[in-house]
Parts: sequence; C-alpha cells; structure tokens
Amino acid sequence: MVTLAEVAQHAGVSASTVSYVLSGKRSISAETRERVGRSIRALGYHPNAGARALASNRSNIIALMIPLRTDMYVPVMMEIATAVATTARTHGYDILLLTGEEGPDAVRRVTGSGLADAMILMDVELDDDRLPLLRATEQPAVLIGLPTDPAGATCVDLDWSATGALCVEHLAELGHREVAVIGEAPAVYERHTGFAVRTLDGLRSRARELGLKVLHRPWEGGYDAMAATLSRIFDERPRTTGFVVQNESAVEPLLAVLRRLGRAVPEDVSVVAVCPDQVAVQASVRLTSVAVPAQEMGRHAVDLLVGRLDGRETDDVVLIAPELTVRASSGPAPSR
Amino acid sequence: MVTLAEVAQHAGVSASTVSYVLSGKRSISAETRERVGRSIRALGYHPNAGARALASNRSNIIALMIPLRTDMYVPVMMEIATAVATTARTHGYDILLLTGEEGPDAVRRVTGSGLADAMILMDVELDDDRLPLLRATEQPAVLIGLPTDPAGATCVDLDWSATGALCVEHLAELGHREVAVIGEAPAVYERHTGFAVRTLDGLRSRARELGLKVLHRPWEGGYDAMAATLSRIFDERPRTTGFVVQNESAVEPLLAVLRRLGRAVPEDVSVVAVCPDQVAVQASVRLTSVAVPAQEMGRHAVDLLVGRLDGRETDDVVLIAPELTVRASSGPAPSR
DNA sequence: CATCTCCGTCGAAGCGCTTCGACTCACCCT
DNA sequence: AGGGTGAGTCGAAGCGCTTCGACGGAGATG
Repeated sequence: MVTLAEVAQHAGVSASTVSYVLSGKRSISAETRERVGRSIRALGYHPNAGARALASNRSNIIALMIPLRTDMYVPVMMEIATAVATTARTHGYDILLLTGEEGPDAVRRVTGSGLADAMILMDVELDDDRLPLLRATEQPAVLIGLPTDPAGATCVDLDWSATGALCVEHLAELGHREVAVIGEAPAVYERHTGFAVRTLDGLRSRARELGLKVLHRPWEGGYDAMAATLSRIFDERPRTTGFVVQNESAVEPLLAVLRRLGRAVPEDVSVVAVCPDQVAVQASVRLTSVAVPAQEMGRHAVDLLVGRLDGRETDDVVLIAPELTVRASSGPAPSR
Repeated sequence: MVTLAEVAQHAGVSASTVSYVLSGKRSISAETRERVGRSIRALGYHPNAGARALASNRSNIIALMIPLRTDMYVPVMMEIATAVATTARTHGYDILLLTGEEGPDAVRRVTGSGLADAMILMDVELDDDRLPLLRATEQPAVLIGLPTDPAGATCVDLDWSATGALCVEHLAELGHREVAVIGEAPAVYERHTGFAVRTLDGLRSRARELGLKVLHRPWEGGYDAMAATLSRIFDERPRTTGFVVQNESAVEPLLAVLRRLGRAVPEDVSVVAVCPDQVAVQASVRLTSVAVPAQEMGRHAVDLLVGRLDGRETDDVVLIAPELTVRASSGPAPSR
C-alpha cells in the first residue's frame, strides 16, 4: 500500500506539499505540482479514505436511506437512487446505502460515527420519526418527500397536491363528472406516507371546487383485486368515466380489466396516470400522465446537500411543479 | 463529539481498556465491562468510523456495484440489493453503493483507498473487464453472476443453464414440440451478460437432446414490439405452442398480445416464465415459472464475503439449483 | 516456598492524512 | 536601503482509534 509519505519521498518534497497538491488548498508551483503528479501516477497512489476522514473530519460519503418496502413502486426508488449515486460521484461523494429497516437507529449510528457527512431520506411520512433526530444533529439532511413540519431539514419533492389537482382538472376539462382514484396499498395511507396523502388531498379539494364526484379506492396488487375494485366502483358509481392511477404497478391491471369489462379507453373511460414517462409510453395504451421526475429529485437532493456541505445557503423546500402530458388514454367524456 | 478517551476518563479506566471492552479481544472483568458500558451510554458515545478504519485497517464496509442499466429488470436488482444490505448489517457491515457507470475505475478507487473491505459485483458479463482488477487485489470479492473464468473471485448465481433446460423440459413433457423464447433486449446479449447467454445455451442444448425446435427472439420493450415479435414468430413457426419468457417485464405484454391474437393460455399455448415468484402469482394468468431467488443470492453473497473476511475458507462457486413451479399458464400441447 | 501461568489492565506507539504556523526567498514600494 | 508582501514549501502536531508489549497480582504447580 502506497502512502502519502512515500509519494513525498519519491517526489523529493514534504508530505504536506503532496497533500496541498492534492487538495489545492495552498498554491504550489507548477513545477512541483507536475513532479508530484508524476510520482503519484508512478507509484499508483490512492489516498486512504479512513485517514482522510479522521484528519479532515469529512468522509465524503452521503448516506441514502431507501425503504425496503414491497408495497412501493420499486423502479422509481431505484431511479432516484441511481440519480443520487451518479450525481454524488460528480461531486466526489460516495453513497452509503441504508435500508429503512433499521429506522431511526440508522440515523443515530451514521451521524454518531461520522460515517457519512450528510443524509438523504426517502419514503418520508407526514410525521416521520427520523425527523427529531435530524434536527438534533448539525449534519445536513435532505428529505425526498415533504413532512408536515419540514423544519430542520431540506426537502425535495414533486408537488403532489398540485399533481392530484392537475389530474382532476384535466378530466374535468374533458367533461368528466365522476372520477375514481385507484390508489396505493392501504398500508401506504395508514402510515401517512406524504406523497400518497397529499395527492389525494389535492385531488379531492380541486374536485370539490370543480364540482366533481370522487371515489378513492386503494389497491393491494394483483389482477383479481383490480377486477374486484373496479366492479365495486362501477356498482357504486355507474357513471364513473374518469380514472386517476397513482400507483404505477396498477396501470396494466387497470387497463386489462377495463378491456375485459368492455370499456374502451379513451372512448368510454379516460385514464390519467401518475408515473414515470417510460411507464406511460410503454403501457398497452399510451397514457396521459403526470411524470414522476425521479431523476430530477435525486439530482436536486444531492445538489442541495453538497451546497450545504460547502457552506452555501440553500433553499429549504424545493417543490417541483407537476407537468401533465396528454397521450392516448384520455378523451372527452362520452355524451350520455 | 464524544471520544474513547472521554469514556475512559468517565469510567476511570484507560483508553485501551475501553477499546478492549468494545472489541472483546482481550478479557475484561465483568465489573469493568459494566462500568464502561454505563459510561458509554451515559455519554452517548459512538466510535468514530474513520479513526477505526485507520487504526484497524478495516472499514466494515462492503461495496456493492449495481448496474444502472434500464434494460435490466429493476425489481430483481433491488431485491438483491436490499437482501445484501440487510444481511450485511447483521454482520456489522454497511453497504457502499456503486453504480456500474464508473466501471472498472470504481473497483480501482475503492480497493485503492481502503474505502471498503470487500466488493460484490452484479451484472457480470462472461468476460468481465472488472475481473482482472479483482484478481490483482487481495481484497475479497463476490460476483453475483458467473463469468466464463471465475478464477480469483467467488461467484453466486442461479444455475441459469439448468434453468433454461428445466423450462424446455417442462414444455417437452407436456408434448410441445416447437418453442419460442422471448428474451432480453438485444443489448443484453451483445454485451455477453452471463445469465442471458447461459439460459439460452442451456435451453437450446436440452431442446436439441429432446428434439424440440427453438426460436429465440429478443425483445426491446413495449406492447407494439411484442405484437410484432409474436406475429413474426407465428409466421415463421405457425406450430409454436410453447413460450419461455426470461424477461420479467415481457410477461404482461406477452399475455396481452396472445389474448388479442385469440390464443388461449394454457389451452392453445403454454407460457413458462423465469421471474420472481411475486411476479408469477400476480400476473394476469398465474404463471408456471422458475423462480429467480434474488434474496437468496444477495444473502449468500454477503455470507460468503464475511466468511472470507473472517479468514474462513469458503466455496468458490455457489450455483443455486432452479426450481420450477407449475401454475396456470402451462398445460398439455393441443392435439392437432 | 519458589516459580510459573494466566488474567486484567495500562502506556505508548503508531495508522495515513490534514492543517497551522513558520520560514525562506524574491520582488515591489517608498 | 529597509521594510512589506505574497508565493511556495516544510515541520510538527494532532485526528480517535487499535494493538502490542509490559506489568502487577492472584492462583496453581511442583
């Protein structure tokens, strides 16, 4: 293993000089810089992460806490995670992967041990039990999600409330009067997951303003469950012509069951989805959708964090405005 | 920030004693251990990760390199990743997340800097360019996947070749004579991804032994592409009655298109999938399938690695035997 | 009873790096 | 000519922990 001291000796300078070459924190003559650079390459030197962390009190690691729930749509999580990882690398940071399993303890462990310089938390609940811990430490943290009280942490999220409103507005403009929402699994609402609750609230209040009737049904997964859900919906509200799907994995089952029921999309019923664009265009019907900007959220989170770590002032809450793309799954309400 | 020394002072012992209490590497009287434990709790002490890594030359971190390709089935990757993370935690290790993007450089960086004690690599190609680097370091590594020459690294994988064989055997037993394979995206084969190539090889050679005709068609994604693929297959081999799907995301498109073509499953055609059990049971037709044991693979990989790190001798290659579960998507070939 | 052994504890020496203060030149200003 | 300035470099002091060797004392051994 090659050390700084060996590089210094090889280059005929002192260890501190090599360190300053590496960090650029003091000016070094071009000639010396050159020579040190050559020695580094010649010896194949890599700074030791532990030593660096100890001496500088910086690990250059960002912890990312991902839920390991199976009731969330995984690809979006993954997309956020990869965006976080790649963005972090461009700033010289690595990502430590924490699963939600450990819960608040993980926060304690990581901040306490100086393993990471900062944290990014996903799957934020409205009243998240990790928040008090974050407030108690001076370590920067970014939530991907928006709790009820965001004090003490920076937040990045899609404006879910506006998203819900946007979906229902679109359907209203097309003349739909009765709308059904196929939601997440019940457990997601029960633990007050921010995005699910907010979407629903935003949708409902806009619907009220517009005079639309809304039915919300969670969905557990599976085709049979979808068939049951739909038949219940059409029993209770036969005149339902608009659907909002907030759960990406519900998209295909919904379309399949509608087909089986003989309801044409978009002639008989319209469907608006909240999902990544890729899902929307690859579905069996090209979906009118509000995109979930997973990449953007991940990138933003890291940028904010790095800004904080570099001592810059940053925004406290970044809400991304939703954008609806009209595709083939929504159209004018059938005249009856 | 609380340090070891402060704990030692608070407990009235020397720093080394506290260290030995923590590591258990020397015997400590019960009374002292008790007292030190109390001080630790009283002060809220957490060992500093950097200092520990520096002094002990162990970071207690395992690097996990995940592909960030979009042409792979994401949920399986994620399942492996979470299994890796949770298993690692039970052994006291944390996970450093590396995306495939950096490629071999990431290996160099991580092993060189002592950031991680070991690595787990996913998305292994038959002739992977990260392998030479792994062989050149004495750091343990586990591949989830099996390259052509596994020397120098431990490997964990499903026996894909046997998996392919198993699928075709099942169809053969049911009397199917002409079989089509809906594969991964072409790029997956082009870069010689181990599992894709091996499955196909295993399937083909068993088919040859059994006298079955096999057609293999990659699939890029999307319903239209699936419709095109199927119509080509039925053009070229009208008597095709068996399908093997190795790409989980192809399952629903395949079933939907078959339905549209008026081919009933399993009466007209049988479908065997290679996918996680959850996908198989939640599909619109309950699928006969070979399970991809994602969790098991992740867990195994970590167990092997930890074994190595603890100086134990471990297996070099762990191949998990495939298991086929018969469900509702396969049945006797139609008599013609 | 002298000697050996083992247990429990301590002190000190690093691990490889960053960073602060200090030093040496050259150069510029008055 | 004297002093000030800034660029470039060095030495040394730590960062918080692990670990090795040493040591005193208790109990076992012959």
